[in-house]
Amino acid sequence: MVENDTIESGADVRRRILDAAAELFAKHGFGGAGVDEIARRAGVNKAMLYYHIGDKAALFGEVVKDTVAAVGRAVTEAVAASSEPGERLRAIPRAFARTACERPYLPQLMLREIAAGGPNLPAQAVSMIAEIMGVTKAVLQEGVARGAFRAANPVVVHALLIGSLMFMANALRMRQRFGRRFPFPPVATSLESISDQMVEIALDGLATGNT
Amino acid sequence: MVENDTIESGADVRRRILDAAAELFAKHGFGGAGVDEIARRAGVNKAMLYYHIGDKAALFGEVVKDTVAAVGRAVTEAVAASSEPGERLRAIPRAFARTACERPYLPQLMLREIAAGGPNLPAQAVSMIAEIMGVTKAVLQEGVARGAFRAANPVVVHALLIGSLMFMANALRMRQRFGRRFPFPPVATSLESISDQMVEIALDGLATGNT
Amino acid sequence: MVENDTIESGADVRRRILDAAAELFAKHGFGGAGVDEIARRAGVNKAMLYYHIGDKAALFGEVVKDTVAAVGRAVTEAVAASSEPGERLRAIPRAFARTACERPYLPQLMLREIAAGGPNLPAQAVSMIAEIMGVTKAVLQEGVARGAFRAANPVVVHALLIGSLMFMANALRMRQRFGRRFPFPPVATSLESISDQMVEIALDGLATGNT
Amino acid sequence: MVENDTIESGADVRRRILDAAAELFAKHGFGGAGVDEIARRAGVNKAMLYYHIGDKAALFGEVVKDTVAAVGRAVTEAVAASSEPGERLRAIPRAFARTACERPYLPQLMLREIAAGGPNLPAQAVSMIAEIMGVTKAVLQEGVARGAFRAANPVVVHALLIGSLMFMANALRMRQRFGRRFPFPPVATSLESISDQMVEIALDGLATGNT
DNA sequence: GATGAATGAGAATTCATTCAT
DNA sequence: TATGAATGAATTCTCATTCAT
Repeated sequence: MVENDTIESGADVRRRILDAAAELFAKHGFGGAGVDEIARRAGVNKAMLYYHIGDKAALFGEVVKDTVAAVGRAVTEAVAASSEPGERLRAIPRAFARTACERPYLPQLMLREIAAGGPNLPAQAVSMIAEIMGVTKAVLQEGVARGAFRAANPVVVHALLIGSLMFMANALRMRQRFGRRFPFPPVATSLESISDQMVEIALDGLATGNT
Repeated sequence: MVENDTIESGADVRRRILDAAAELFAKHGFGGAGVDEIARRAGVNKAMLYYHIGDKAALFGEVVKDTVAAVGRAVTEAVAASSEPGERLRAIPRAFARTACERPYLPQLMLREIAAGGPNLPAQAVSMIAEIMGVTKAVLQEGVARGAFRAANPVVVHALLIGSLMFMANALRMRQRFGRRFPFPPVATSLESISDQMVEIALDGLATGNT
Repeated sequence: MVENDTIESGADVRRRILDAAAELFAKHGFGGAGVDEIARRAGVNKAMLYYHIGDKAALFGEVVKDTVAAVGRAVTEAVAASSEPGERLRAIPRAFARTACERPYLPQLMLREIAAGGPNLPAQAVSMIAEIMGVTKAVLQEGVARGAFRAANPVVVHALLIGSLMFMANALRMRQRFGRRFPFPPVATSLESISDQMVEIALDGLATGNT
Repeated sequence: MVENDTIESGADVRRRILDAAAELFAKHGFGGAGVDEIARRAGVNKAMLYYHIGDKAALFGEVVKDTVAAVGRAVTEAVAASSEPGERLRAIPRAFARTACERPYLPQLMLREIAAGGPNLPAQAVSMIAEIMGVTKAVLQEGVARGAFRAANPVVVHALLIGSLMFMANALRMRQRFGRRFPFPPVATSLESISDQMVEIALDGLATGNT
C-alpha cells in the first residue's frame, strides 16, 4: 500500500503548510489570507492543519519565526565571512537580499508585519529580530571604533539599509504589474545588485571624513 | 427638521468615512478591516457608506487617492520652496514626514500598499505616485547637472529616502509596543528629525567627490 | 408590495426566534442545539438571528429570562389569589404546572439548567429565580406564623414541591416514549392534577401536629 | 515491556474511560461533551476509546448503565436492611444520596437524562430504572398493606422522594456558584441529611391518619 | 492492543452587499 | 438622503469517526 515515493513524514506536511501559508500571508496579509485556501494549496485537509499547527494566529507565528530565523542565519553567517567593517556592513542587506531570493515572500511578509505593528508576532520572533538588529549595531560600533564609520544611531542605519531594500524589493513587483506607467529607467532586476547600489550610497554617507 | 448646527454637507460625511476607513485600513489591512466597523466609527449608517462611496474596493481606492494626493501636494510645495539641490532633495522625505504627522496612518497604509503590490490601487493613484517619484527624479537630475550629486538611479534614491523613512516610522510604533525588548538607544521621537538624520547620511553618500 | 397580512414587526421575529430556541434548547440542551436549526425553525436567516439577538449564549439567556419571567408572573399572581396559607402554598407548584402547559418546554429547560449549574444563566435570571424562591419562603413563614405549618427550611420545601413536579413532568414524557416498559399504574395525565397529588402529600407532612 | 506496576487490564482502561465520560457528560451534557476531551482525561488514545467501547452513543449508554446499576445495587441493599415500612422507604432516597457521594456526577447525569427524555438510553438501563421504581412501589404497597401508609401512586411518591432530592443536590452546586445571590438560610451540606429532612416531610404526609 | 494522522461534515460567527421604506 | 432589516456566501474552528501501521 505504501510506495516509497509517496511516503511523507509529519515534518513534510508541516513544511508544505508553512510554505503555502507564507505565500498567502505575504500576498493577502493576515486578515486577507484564508485558512481554507492555505490548506488547499498545501494539499492537506483543513482539520489537519489545525491538528499539526494550531489556529490561524499560531500558523502565522510559525511562518514568521521560520522566516525570521532564516534571515537571522543568513545575516550571522554573512557577517562572519569578513572582518573589514565596510564589507561586514555590506553583508547585512546582502544577506536579506539573498534570503529574499530563496523565499520570495520575505519582503512582502516583512513589510506587512512592520506595517501591522506585530500584533501576531510571537515573542520568540521579536527576540530574533532584536538579535538581527543587534548585529547591525555591533558591526556599526566596531566600524566606528576602527575609524571606518562616523557615529550613527544603529536603528537609523538599519532602517536605511533594510527598510529601503525591502521597499525596493516590493516596488520591483509593482513595476512588473504597472509596466509602462512608471517612466523610470530600469533598475537592475537582481535584488542583490540593487542592494549593492543602495549600500554603496549609504556607506559613502557613513564614511568618516564626511560631516 | 434641519437645524443650522447639525447641518452637514455630503462632503462632511464623506470626510468622516474616509478618515475612519484610512485608520482601519491602516490598522488591519484591506482584508482585515470591516465595512461594518468603518461605518460605525464614521458614525454613518452602513447603507449610506455604500450610497456615498461605493463598495469596499472603491472605498479603499478613495482613501489611497486622498492620501497620495496629500503627500503629492506636500512634496511639490516643499521642493518649490528652495532652489539649492541638497535642500530640495532633503525636502522630499521631510514632506512625507510632515504629512505623516497630520495623517498618522500614512506610513502603515503606504507600507501595506507597497507590500500588497497595489491590487486595489486605482489608476489615478498610480499616476500620482509616479508623479511624486518624478519629482525625486527631477531634483536628482538637476543636482547632477549642477554638479551637486553624483549620478544615481532615481528609483533607488527614492527607495533609499522614502522606504527607509516609512520603515522607520512604523518601527517606532513597534518600539512602543515591545518596549524593553529592543535594547537599542532611543531614537528621536520626531519623525522629521529622524528624516533629517537619514537624509544626511544618504546625501553625503550622494555627494560628488565620493566614488 | 406590502400586504397587510405579511407585515411583521421586529418583535415578531424576535418572538419566533425565542420560541424556536426554547424548543430546541429544551430538547437538545445548550450544547446539543444548533443555531442553524433554530434559525431554520424560526424561519429567519441565520445572520438575522445574530443581528436581532446576538450569539448563542445571549440567545440562551433571553430564552431563560423569558421563561423564568413567565413563571414568576404566574407564581406571584397565583399566590396573591388567596390568603389561606395552605392554599397559597398549593398555588405555587400549580402555577409552575400551568405555565408548563402553555410552554411545554419549561420542565426540560428547567431541569437542564439546574443540572448544568447555570453557566449560561444571565444575572437577571438568577435574580428572578431568587425572587420566586422568595415567594415560597414568604408563604411558608407566614404559614408557620399562623400556626398552619411546622417550621421547615424553605429551600427544602421548594425543592420538594417544584423539584418533584419538574421531575414528574419529564417522567411523563418518558412514559410516552417507553410505553409498556414501565409496569406502573397510569398517572393522571394532567400536570396540574399531579401537582395537586404531590402537594397534598407534602402539605400533610408539613401540617402542624406532625413531629 | 510490561512491568508489574504498570500492568493494566482492559477493565482498568474501561473504568478510566467511563469515569472521565461520566464526569464530562454530567458537566456538559451529551451534546456538549467531546469525545476528544473524554479520551484526554482518561489518558487514553482516542482510537482506543472507540476500540474498547464504541461510539459516543455507546459510551454514553455504558456510563448510564454503570451509574444506574450502582444506584440499583445501593437501593436494593439499603431496603433489605430493615423490615419496618417507614425505615424501608426512607432507605431509598438515602441510597441515592449515598451513591451521589461516591459518584458526584450522579445528580447531574440523572437530571440531564430525565430532561432529555432518554433518547440515548439503552434498553438495559430502562429495565434497571423500572426495577428501581419497582422497589419503591413494593415498599409502598407493603406499607399500605401493613397500615403504615395511606394509598398513593408509587410513581408520584418516587418523584416526590427522588426528584426533589436530585433537584436539591444540583441546587446545592448552584448555591456555591451564585453565593450571596440567594438570600436563603443555609441548608445542611450533607446530601444525606437533606435527604432525611425531605423524607421526613413526605413520610409524615404519607402517614395514615392523614386525609 | 496502541498510536498518530487523516477526513468530511458541521459548528458558530461574520462579511460585504442590497432592499424596502 | 437616511435607516433597519435582510441575505447568502464565506470564515474560522471543532467534531465524531476511521485508518494504516
